[in-house]
Amino acid sequence: MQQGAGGYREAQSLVQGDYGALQSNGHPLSHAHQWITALSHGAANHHPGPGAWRSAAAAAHLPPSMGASNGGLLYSQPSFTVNGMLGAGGQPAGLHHHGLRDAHEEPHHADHHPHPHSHPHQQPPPPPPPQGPPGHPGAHHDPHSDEDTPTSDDLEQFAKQFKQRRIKLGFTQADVGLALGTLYGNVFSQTTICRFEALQLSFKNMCKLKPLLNKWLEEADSSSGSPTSIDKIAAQGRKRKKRTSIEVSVKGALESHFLKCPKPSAQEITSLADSLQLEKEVVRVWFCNRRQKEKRMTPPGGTLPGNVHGLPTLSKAKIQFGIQK
DNA sequence: ATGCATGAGTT
DNA sequence: ACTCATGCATA
Repeated sequence: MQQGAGGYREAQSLVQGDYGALQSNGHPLSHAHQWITALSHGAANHHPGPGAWRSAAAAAHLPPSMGASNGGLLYSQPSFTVNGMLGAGGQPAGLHHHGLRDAHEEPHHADHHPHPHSHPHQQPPPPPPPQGPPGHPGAHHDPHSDEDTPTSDDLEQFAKQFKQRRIKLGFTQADVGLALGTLYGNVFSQTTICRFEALQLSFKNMCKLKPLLNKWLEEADSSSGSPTSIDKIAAQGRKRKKRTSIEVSVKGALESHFLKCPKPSAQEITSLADSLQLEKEVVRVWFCNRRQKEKRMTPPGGTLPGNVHGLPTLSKAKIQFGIQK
C-alpha cells in the first residue's frame, strides 16, 4: 500500500458463506480451479428481489450514450457488509495524495488524433456528450447544472469536494453507495465510490456517476437527519473464483510483455500463461484489467517519494487518452 | 485502496 | 474475444 498506514478503516467485515473449496494458501501454483460454473441456469438466476430492487427509475431512461450495463444484479452476493460505524470511519481528510505516474503515452496507435486541443481526454469522437440531443444549439450552459459534459477539471474538483463533504457529514464510502441505492435504485459499492473520489474511473463513467453523487450530496446535507434505510439483499449462492494472487516476479514479467504488446493474441496468452505457470484465463484477465487501468483518468498514485521517473511531473490529473477505436 | 473477477454489450 | 462498469476479497 502506498498510503496504507493511513487511517482508513471502514469495518468491512463480512459474513459470508465460505466459498472455500479452494486451497486457502496464497499459492498461485496449485490452483484447483473449480469455481463452480454451473448453477446459473434459468431458475437460479431470477432474483427474487424482495423489493430492494426497483432499478426501474434510473434505468428506464438512460442517457443515450450508454446503456445501463446493469440495472440490477443477477446474482446476489452471499455476503453483506456490516459496516455502519464510523469510529475511525471515513477516511480522515488529507491522508492521501496520489502522485501521478509520468506521462506515458499510448504505446499503440502510432498516429494520433487530429484534435489540436490541449484536451487530452478520452471522449469518444463524434457525439461525446452523454445526452447530447442531436443538433442542439449548444448555446447553453449552466455552470452548475450537470446536464453538460463536465471537463476533467470539473470532475476533479467535484470529486474532491464530494469527498470532503462526505467525510464531514460523517459518511463512509460504503454508506454513500448504499444510499444511492435506496434513493435512486442503483446501489454502488464502497469500491466504486472510492474510485470515483480518486478519479480512477473512466472519464465516461465519472460523468455518469457525478449527477447521482451530486444529488446525494444535496440530500445529504439538506436533510441531515434522514434515516438511512438499510436493506439487505437476500443472499443467493453465486460462487466466485477465489482471487488468485500473482507473485511480484510474475507480475513483472506480465508487465514487460504488456509494454511490448498490450494486446496479445489468444495464442500468445496461452504460451505466456504456460511459461508463467498460470491459468490462461488468469493471464487473459490480467491483460484486460491492465488495459482498463491504462484508461483511467488518474493513474495510480504510485511512486511518491522519489519520483523514479525522470519525467517532469504533470500538473494534475490530465493525462493520456488516445482514442479507442 | 486496489487486485483479480464477472457479466452485459460490442465488435 | 474484447471493452466497460462494477464489485468481492484482500492488502
